[in-house]
Amino acid sequence: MSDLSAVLGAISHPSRRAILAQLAKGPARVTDIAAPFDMSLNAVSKHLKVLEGAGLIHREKQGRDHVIEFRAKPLKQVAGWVHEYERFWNQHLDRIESYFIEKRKRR
Amino acid sequence: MSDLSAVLGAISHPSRRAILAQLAKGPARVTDIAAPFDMSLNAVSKHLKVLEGAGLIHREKQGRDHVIEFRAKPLKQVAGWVHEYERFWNQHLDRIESYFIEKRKRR
DNA sequence: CAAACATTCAACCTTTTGGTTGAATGTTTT
DNA sequence: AAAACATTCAACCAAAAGGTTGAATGTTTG
Repeated sequence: MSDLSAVLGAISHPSRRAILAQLAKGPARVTDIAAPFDMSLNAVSKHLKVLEGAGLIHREKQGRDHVIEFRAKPLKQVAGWVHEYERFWNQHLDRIESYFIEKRKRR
Repeated sequence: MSDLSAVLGAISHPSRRAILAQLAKGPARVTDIAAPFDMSLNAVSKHLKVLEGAGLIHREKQGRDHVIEFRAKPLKQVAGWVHEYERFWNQHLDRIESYFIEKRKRR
């Protein structure tokens, strides 16, 4: 049920992007995920909850450990949204800026 | 100088995505941008400032009007970031979920 | 020049976010 | 069974986000 706003909100935080980057190398426990950060374990736990809410990670309890794995699917939506605007970042000067270019000509 | 966190933060809000969608059709004044929204003009003005801060719009004063145009370039960075994870959303079951699959086999 | 218009600034309010610490819960190890 | 470990829950806090209203600023129009 990954909502685009939730996904974008989740990846807008650098620590959470860093967490995903780490998880892309393979599943890990919460403590291991937290290790590189200058932040309490609890803070990381909260970030993980945000990522989980966005569907970007999956959690499986294994004894006292929670094993976290990366789930990329929600990023498809992001790619899809951005894709809508891809044409603009080349076509830009031709089409969009024409307004201001015309305006300048008139002065 | 568009910072990825700022860009993602900017597009994480549905109203701001709606504003960009509208601007993709062509430049517009603040009042026109605000018209479709059930929100004060001031609120829209703030959203525009966020988008401007992320480099997603450009503003040109023209008399009493501010003409706003869409700038797509910062979205390149988003596309770039997402691209890093593209391989995962196909390869997913093969590579990432293998951990849990293996785990299940062992039970 | 007065009135209307377009926009922002400033102050305020509420909710959310990102963090902390301390306690609780459950699991493994010795 | 006790100790150590892994994680979350709960309460709290400061700062940021998203909105409001009212006043200020500058531009155009009648």
